[in-house]
Amino acid sequence: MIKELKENYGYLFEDSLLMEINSVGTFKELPEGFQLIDIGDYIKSMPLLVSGAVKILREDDKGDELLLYFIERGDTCAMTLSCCMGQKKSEIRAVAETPTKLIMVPVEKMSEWMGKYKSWQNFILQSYHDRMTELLEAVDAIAFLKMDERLFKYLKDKAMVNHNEVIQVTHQQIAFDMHTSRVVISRLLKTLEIEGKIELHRNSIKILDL
Amino acid sequence: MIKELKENYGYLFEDSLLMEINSVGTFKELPEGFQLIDIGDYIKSMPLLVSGAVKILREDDKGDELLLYFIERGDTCAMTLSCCMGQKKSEIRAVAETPTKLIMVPVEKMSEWMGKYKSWQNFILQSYHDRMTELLEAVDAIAFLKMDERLFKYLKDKAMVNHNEVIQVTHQQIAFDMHTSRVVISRLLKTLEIEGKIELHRNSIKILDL
DNA sequence: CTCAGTCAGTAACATTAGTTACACAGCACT
DNA sequence: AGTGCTGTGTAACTAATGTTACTGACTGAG
Repeated sequence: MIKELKENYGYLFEDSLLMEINSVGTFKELPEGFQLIDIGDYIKSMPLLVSGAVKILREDDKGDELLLYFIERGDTCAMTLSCCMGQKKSEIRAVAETPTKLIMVPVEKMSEWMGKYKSWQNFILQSYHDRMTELLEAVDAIAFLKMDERLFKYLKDKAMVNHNEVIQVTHQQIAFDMHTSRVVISRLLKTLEIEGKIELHRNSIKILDL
Repeated sequence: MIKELKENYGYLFEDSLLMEINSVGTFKELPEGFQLIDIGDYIKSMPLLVSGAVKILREDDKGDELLLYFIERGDTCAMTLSCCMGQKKSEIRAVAETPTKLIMVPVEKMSEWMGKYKSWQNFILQSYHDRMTELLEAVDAIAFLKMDERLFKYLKDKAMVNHNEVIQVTHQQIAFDMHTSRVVISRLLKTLEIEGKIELHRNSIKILDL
């Protein structure tokens, strides 16, 4: 695990902190689609992403979902942080978007290291800021963009975290993530294809205009 | 200023921290409508609210606005925090919703106190969590609610921070905050009145069903 | 190959929200 | 009272999004 730590967090943390993480953290590999956190869960440990990507979703009472943003290598889940702190329930759901490797750190350590390591403190605050910024971007997309623009942004974001201009996804799955209906997505995708921005295939979409 | 501090933050911070805040902070009174922070501003000090309320707005490139949430007594602006840290520009606009009293603290202190006072650390993290939660609520409203529900929620929230079931506002102002058009708001307000949930007057609305 | 299940395309329609245009009411000022 | 400005009500229309219903194409299991 120490190898992964140095590679992904070596530039952020001093050796002593890396050693601490190494001694209390547990390394995990998640398959695609694995659900790390559900809404209402109490969080006992926080994830440090080593590789892969995790998507963060919001859900309302009626079970309608909405994709908020992705978390990647070098990130952590800020929601998790605050949830641990106050022993609060998670407000979001986290699902592995791709096969993902991460290190789980017990929450008690988070607070302890805050006082002990300046670099950890910066990491946590920076993480909060990044997540906040991504949330604002999500708000922008929902509030200011029309469906076709949102859809294209979604496709590009998804291609980005998958490091591949071809994404494996069905229209129905997109509809879930964007909280709309499959028919709407099919319609708009077809338009995007006619505009030459994407290529449609069964179970996959190629983004041309990345 | 020490009186305001003790009243509003005494239960949070130990005396030594209160004294520090007192010695480096400046007390300010803002009139309604005063703009504390604009998008793109570099932040040099962070606000601790003593009384009143501040509304936090998001704006896109085309100048379209959207109300995100309100900040009240005992709160601070988490966006400010993260902006100071990284010397980044503000992503949001902050405008006094009511006449507001607050204490401005230089940003260098924020970081210094993080290591020095556990209570300050908790306050900052709690603040991030609260703001995150409010942002999520805003997302919920935009993504999952229909206009009429969003409007009624807006009216109730506004009545709440104004401590008054009668709010002074024009249809046009609501339209700005909710990023829609005046005609749409007028139409929906009329429906809400017919449903017996509100009473419409020139320049003011009374919320009956609080 | 056949069958069942999943996935995608499309039409027709319903609903919601945004736009344009105009009438008129309330209020301040003269 | 007359003038002008701001705020509100409403109709008629357009545009965007959501819904229902049906078609056929593709795929994997047997």
